[in-house]
Amino acid sequence: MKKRLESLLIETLSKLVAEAKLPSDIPMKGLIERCRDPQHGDFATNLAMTLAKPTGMNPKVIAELIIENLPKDPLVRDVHLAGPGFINFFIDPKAQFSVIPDILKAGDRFGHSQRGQGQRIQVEFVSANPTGPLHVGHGRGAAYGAVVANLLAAIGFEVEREYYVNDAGRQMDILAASVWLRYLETFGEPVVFPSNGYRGGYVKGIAEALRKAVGDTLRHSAEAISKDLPPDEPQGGDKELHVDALVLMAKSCLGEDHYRTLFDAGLNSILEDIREDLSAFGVHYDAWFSERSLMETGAVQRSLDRLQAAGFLYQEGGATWFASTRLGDEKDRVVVRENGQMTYFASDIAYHLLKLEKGFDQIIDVWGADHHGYIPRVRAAIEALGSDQKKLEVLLVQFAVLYRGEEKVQMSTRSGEFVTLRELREEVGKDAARFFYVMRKSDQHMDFDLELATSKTNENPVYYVQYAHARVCSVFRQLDEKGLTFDGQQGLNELSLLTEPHESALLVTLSRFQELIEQSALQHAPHHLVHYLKDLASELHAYYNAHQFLVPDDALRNARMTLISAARQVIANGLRLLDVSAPETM
RNA sequence: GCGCUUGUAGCUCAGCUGGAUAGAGCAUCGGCCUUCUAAGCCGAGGGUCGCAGGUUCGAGUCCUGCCAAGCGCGCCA
Repeated sequence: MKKRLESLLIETLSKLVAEAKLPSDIPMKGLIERCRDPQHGDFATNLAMTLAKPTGMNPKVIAELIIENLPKDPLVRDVHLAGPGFINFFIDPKAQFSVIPDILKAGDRFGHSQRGQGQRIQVEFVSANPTGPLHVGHGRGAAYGAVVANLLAAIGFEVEREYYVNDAGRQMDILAASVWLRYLETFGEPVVFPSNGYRGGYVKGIAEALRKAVGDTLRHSAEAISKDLPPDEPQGGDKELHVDALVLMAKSCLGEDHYRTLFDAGLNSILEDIREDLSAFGVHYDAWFSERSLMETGAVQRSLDRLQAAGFLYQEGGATWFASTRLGDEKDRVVVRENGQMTYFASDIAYHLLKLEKGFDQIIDVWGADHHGYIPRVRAAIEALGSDQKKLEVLLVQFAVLYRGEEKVQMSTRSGEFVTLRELREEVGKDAARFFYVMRKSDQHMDFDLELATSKTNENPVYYVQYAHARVCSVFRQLDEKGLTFDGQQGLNELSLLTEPHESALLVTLSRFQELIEQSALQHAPHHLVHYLKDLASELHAYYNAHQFLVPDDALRNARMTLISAARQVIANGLRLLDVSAPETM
């Protein structure tokens, strides 16, 4: 309907321009908006006011000119000039009913569209280092990324979901060293654990599994290992130097093959855990991309060659630098260190080069908000590689702060005392976790109240929406008991009986769903969908309390049940996009 | 110090990218279950949209300056 009005307006404007009653350079999009207040009709345009300035005409005069020239449309009941120059449209009620057969016909696919026209988008999200289990901070990125991907797919984009596995680099080496020490402990070796190592209990589990798999082939004397290491922080040394030396010691003691065995034991175990965890959280990927493969296939070297050829690399202080300041970054960045090692950023340049080469129309990276300073250098890299940096969209997700009622839940990664995503899921359930994570604007700090998420009371928005769905299902189950029947065809024929304000409100809300999905998807803003579902549920609950559905009058009963059946479908569709269940009973 | 983000009801947050009288939930107070699930509904109170300017027919929304909070500013990842 919105589009229909828009085309009416465009037709009118074109005519007026052709007749030289209006200048030709006037905007022709985003003309129509929904009215908040029903007194103002169903739709409105502020066109006359926006034209007042460029034309130098009185907005009311322009509005009248437009109204006079507006073509007749059987679905437009009335057009008013109001306020300082708004043009209000009153839609024929018949037009509002048409959404019901649309919903029932499209079923699970209602709300989907072809807006994306099959354009390819890659959404990369979570991508947490496989050095430990996912924690609640990752959970928000997981829920957000998954829903954004669902939304984009629903409006006709071809979406690929990818996890970037940081299976190379210093942190992974530290994990390997940590596993090694725990492994040695199982033989009773007197190990002194580094203060910068991974202390989580899961490391011991990996070590025990490793011992079962390889026996004592990786065993060395703990005393011999620690003998020549620089002192750790508690001993007045530098914890970074200490742990780096430990990693080197592990590599030299074990040799390349054995070190790889150790390294992969940690990597594979944790990655497997992450996969399972995400899967249980309803998050599924099309691809798991290995950072290590970037080195092995020479992609990193190739991307550096590209930058070199484009004249963006230079040597200084023994390191190789990328001149990102020339493309808007704050300072130039090292890509190859003095010791010859590639930086993480070098891998990331290669990673983005490959993304671009895969031909995506758009690349979306979902990052923790603490990485925002990283955006300019990645954009600079894309630009330097000769691509359009507008193809990259970085979506930032703020961490959630956990509360248990009034009390903040303390978290510390170092000591391993963080709340894992798995624990959260076990405590509040997948549905509540998913719903709560995307309820707030993603780049906004949020408080996640565990007590609220678990409470089975009216305070809990998840249950509120699910309950609306279950209620409709329950009404349908009541038919038999009451000796009544439901005739869907008659319902569709008798929709004009739905004249109560509660019914009109529901119809308007249902007709908004399609554009709401588009808006949520294009703005990468799932919270709009959550708020919509709360609104829809609220209207359904209010309707339920105000009117009886299972009335003796066949025509009215069938019409009302057709309406609530459509509402149920829309709630179910919305919840499925969030990957929250739509229970039939509660 | 510089950069990014945020500041809306007692609390948690929306506010459809500049529109008409700023909304919701919770909390507080008052009502509704012999009738389709009370995990629900109806009503009341509650606001200098951080502060001060500016842009225009119109600003919570845009621009500037302050104030406050968070994050970032490695040859870490």
